[in-house]
Amino acid sequence: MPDAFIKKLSGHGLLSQEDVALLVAACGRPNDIPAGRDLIREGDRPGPLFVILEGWACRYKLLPEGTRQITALLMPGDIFDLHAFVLDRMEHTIATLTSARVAMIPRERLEGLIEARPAITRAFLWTQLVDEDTLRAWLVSLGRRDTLQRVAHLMCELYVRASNIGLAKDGRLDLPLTQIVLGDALGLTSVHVNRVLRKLRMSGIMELTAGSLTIADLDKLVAVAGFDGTYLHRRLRRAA
Amino acid sequence: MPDAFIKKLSGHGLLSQEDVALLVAACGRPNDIPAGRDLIREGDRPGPLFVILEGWACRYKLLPEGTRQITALLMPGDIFDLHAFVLDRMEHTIATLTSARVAMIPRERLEGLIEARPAITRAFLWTQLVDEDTLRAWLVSLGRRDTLQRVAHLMCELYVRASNIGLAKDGRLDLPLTQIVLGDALGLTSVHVNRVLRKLRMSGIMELTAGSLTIADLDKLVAVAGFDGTYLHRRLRRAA
DNA sequence: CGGCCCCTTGAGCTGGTTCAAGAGATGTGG
DNA sequence: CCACATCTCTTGAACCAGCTCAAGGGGCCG
Repeated sequence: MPDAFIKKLSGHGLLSQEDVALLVAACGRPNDIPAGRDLIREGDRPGPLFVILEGWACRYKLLPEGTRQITALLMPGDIFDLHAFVLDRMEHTIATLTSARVAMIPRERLEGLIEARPAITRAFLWTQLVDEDTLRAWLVSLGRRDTLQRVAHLMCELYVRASNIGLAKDGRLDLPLTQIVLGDALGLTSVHVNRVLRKLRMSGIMELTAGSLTIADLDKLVAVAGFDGTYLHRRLRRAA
Repeated sequence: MPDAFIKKLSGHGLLSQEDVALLVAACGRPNDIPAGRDLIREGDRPGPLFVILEGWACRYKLLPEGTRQITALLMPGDIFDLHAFVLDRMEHTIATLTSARVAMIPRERLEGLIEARPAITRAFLWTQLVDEDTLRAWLVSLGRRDTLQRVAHLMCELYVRASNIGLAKDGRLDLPLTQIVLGDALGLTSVHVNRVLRKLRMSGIMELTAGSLTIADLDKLVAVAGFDGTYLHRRLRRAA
């Protein structure tokens, strides 16, 4: 059932089938959550570990001026929040962007697994480090890429990540994110996101309409973005 | 000798004196390294763990256009790179910004420690998570703060971090970073960094000259920055 | 049917960049 | 010990990428 989760976990080859089975078993019954719901709030004491099984979520921080910055987009298979283990307070909020199905692994259960299964510890460290590399790639985008490169780069990233869990192929991907959300992730206004998307559409590179991304020319998109996906530490799979 | 390192490690109260002693013992003889030297290069296979004992370094990524984005500023006591454990390739370069003294913990040695000492594993995970929160704070700055807030925010962060390892007090801190480096960290041009610093100086909030930061009015600086240092997971200590 | 989002586009503005030039500072070699 | 090269800091002037403000249209839900 939690297909993407398993794909994600086993994709890096760090876990045995047994480990994966243990993890899946540790998840309680999944919760169905509507769009726009906060799962964890800034200032909360860390709780269980969450796994997204379906749908999209994001990690964000609200500023006093009322603007917001999204610091991560989470898709099926993504895990949060390991912080639970060590830190005292959450520094950010996590919310669903679409309706989503989310599983939780209770903290005690997880600690048990980690103690008993070094491979699982290692796999968590791995995802943690990959997430961090992703975060750094975003920082580079916001700091040094213009908005065309920036949008293109994010689309490349999302396409690769979705491909890895079997949610994208042949240049197509369901991407139910509003331009407002994209703007908050990219440090732009939604107005400008709209203009950039138009430019990409006009030049026949890709099109994002009605919650669906269609990449007409992946090579060109990669070139525009200056995308080098090694930070995701996964090959881009050929269409399965 | 590696004073800041010990302060950093024991500061969060996760390690016993014994653990700290083990870690210090694991460091080989420190290396003295001149300014502007790469310690780890993008694409390298991960090697030992580094600890900065003196001086400043940074993590950065070079773009094809020749611009660079610094993704972390490293000061004494800071550790890198845990990536060694799990990832195959380094995604970025680490270089000294000033002459620096750096210790290394060989990989095998570290693995041994981690196996034998759960508290050490936990402490490393802690630093890892704090670094990640810091990275997110930077992302928020680049995405949603104007340049005045951005510069002020970074100064607040550096001041708190330096205070925690005993390198700053009474609003003073040695900060031997060029405006070019600051620009690369903040996603700005050095020209604009210069103008922002002038504005902060003119308004009597802080002054950065000749490698030395003097904060005249910390409250005002914090207010301008919208700084909330909880992401560093340390109280700001009163001057010791 | 009405209200609420979101998308889309236009027009004008502005924060930060680019380009340029001079002034210290520091280091190096003759 | 001076001459020269290199690097950073500083400031001015012009430009432009992305923002703000505004308005209209479409889709979806109650």
